[in-house]
Amino acid sequence: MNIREVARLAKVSTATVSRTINGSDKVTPETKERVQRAIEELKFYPNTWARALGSGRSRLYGLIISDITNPFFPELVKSFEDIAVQNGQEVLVANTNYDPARMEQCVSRMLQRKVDGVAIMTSEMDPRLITEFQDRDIPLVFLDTGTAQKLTSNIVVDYASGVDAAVEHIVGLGHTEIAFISGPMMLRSARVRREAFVACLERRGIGAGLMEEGNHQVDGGHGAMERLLSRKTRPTAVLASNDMTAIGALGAIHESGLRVPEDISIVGFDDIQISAFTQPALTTVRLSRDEIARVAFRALYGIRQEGSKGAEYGVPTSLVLRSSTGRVPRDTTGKMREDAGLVRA
Amino acid sequence: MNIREVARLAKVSTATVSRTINGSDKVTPETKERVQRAIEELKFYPNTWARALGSGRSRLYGLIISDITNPFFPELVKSFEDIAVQNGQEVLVANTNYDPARMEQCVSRMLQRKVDGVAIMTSEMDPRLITEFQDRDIPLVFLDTGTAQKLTSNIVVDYASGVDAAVEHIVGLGHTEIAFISGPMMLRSARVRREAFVACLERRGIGAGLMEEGNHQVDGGHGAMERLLSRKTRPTAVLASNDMTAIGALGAIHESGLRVPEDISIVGFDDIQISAFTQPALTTVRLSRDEIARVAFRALYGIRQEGSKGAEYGVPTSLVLRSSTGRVPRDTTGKMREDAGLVRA
DNA sequence: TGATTGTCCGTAAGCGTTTTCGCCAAAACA
DNA sequence: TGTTTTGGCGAAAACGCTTACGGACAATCA
Repeated sequence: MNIREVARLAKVSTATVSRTINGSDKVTPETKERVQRAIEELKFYPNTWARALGSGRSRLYGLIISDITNPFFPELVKSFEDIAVQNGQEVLVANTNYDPARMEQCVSRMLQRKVDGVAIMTSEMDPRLITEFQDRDIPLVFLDTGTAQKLTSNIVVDYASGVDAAVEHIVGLGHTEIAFISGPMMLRSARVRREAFVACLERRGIGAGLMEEGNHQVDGGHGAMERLLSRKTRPTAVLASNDMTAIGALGAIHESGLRVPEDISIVGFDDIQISAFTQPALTTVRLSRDEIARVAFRALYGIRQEGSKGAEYGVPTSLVLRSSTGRVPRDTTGKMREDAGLVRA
Repeated sequence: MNIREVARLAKVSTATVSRTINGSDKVTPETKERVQRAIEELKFYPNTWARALGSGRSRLYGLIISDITNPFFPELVKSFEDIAVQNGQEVLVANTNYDPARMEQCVSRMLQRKVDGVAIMTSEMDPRLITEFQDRDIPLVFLDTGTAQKLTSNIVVDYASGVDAAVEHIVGLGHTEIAFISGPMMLRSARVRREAFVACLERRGIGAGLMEEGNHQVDGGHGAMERLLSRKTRPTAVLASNDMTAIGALGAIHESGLRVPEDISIVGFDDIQISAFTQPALTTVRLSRDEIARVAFRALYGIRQEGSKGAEYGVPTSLVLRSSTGRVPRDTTGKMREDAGLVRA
């Protein structure tokens, strides 16, 4: 079943069939109609590869992420796919599993599939691989890591305003002992979030906050929170570098016999789906994956379509208030902790 | 950059280049070596579509799921991709968003991309669309919905044994008032799970359990649990049709002032990632997505590779014990509920 | 030594599209 | 009526690969 059979049935040339499929050029409505009927009658689906071979465009866009299993990504993937499909394009998703070797493999796969553009949403990225794309004039877009050039764009998330809103909220509730559980410091996005927090406290003249390092996973948040709880001065509010970390912290607090938000307030970051369903529901800084996906696709597709250039795109963050934050407890010393422990025992 | 340039540099014919790329046939090690060097020197990446056009095989497999945002799927996608890539194949993921129209679109996309096989992991599926694949001799594999035929396989999950293990566990803890929150009854998998539960109780001579219908989402579980709590005879243990439902139930119980597992035990189904991190961690029936993905890919790839036939594949379920289940409370009447409420008030 | 076999490799014909020309007929003009 | 313009369409050459076929050559056999 190919374009020739359609042409034969419609009594036109293959060129005309191709033209009506591509909706382009000048084809008489009647001819177009005739061809359409033939296509439907034969249940003809044009072979995308052959189309790509002929036209030099694959209508395929690569989306490289660290790990689809990380709750941050599914929404991103979904939104990206949605908008791509809306524009008649396809998406090739690839997981690097945080592994540089896999990343190299992903790049190779993209190159072989001759994608029309790649969105790179991982933190780790060998610059050598980037040039591999750029040498072939393949548009790129990065999330927070990269710089706008000819055909490559960069999305910069406004972490600062989100962190600022969170701190303002916390401070407004009377908290002064505020801690931060960061992500792994080797990640740029983790560093940026942390720096935003430090800068924010400084700006407000609040002493440097307590710091612990997590790993952007639940277990890291759990461990970091345990360390925070064992300090002489316990924080009354904790900001986490992402929601997974916050969930881990929630668990650690729960196990220690303290309550959220009565004893300690928690703020997350990202607003992943489950954050609305934890006990208590997590107050968090929302980073719209939908927005990121939209911008990323536009950056890639627009370059091809409208011949635009690589650019920087900002995406905002916003505070989502739920139940994990509350007024600072009157007694903020370690004493209360013992009480709480006794109550449970 | 194409195979011809490689051939020129290596001073061989394009056929020889093709042969060494495909690792096949008889090519002298020296020639092969020479070609390899040329490929690396030119950073040549063979054009997959042209390969597909020439060979009639795309090395692409479709994976149709309902919604990547549903926590059940990401692991499935990841495992499927992993094993596909290990075998030198690619995966095209498509979301139907539970929408028949989108499903039709997905099918069309798969057909245009000339995938070598499709794994259909959605519940809703128009039989008319299935034949679209079968007419073109494209291997198919279904999850729990479908029947083995020429080139189409079916994976059947052993829900019964999982439910059985859960009920045995619960009964072993002394519970006799056991409720079940089902999924939407229009879903086959939801019906099967429910039937397994009913049959299991019957087999054990325990009276028909309390039933509520959820929607496999958190809010459905929440609502269903509220209804269960307002009954005259409150259950002491609740099985949920999936983990999302169980998480909703957890929330509702928490809000009512009761505790899990002291007052009510909860068992989920699926063992999605977050279930290990809820408060308390969820006892649940594990359904290995990894296993499903592995079997599904084999079913598709094996048919092509070893010329096998469509078949039925079973995958087991197993009980994961965590903290949401405990011994039946001594006083199981509504009285305790008031107490608990008072304590909280 | 001539015939036979087998190995390695090149030639060239596809695969299913797109797209550049250029042709033809009809419309517009003189 | 003859000439130019135009719009719709067909012929055919790509696109980059795979693969059937066959040729050249060396090794083996009678």
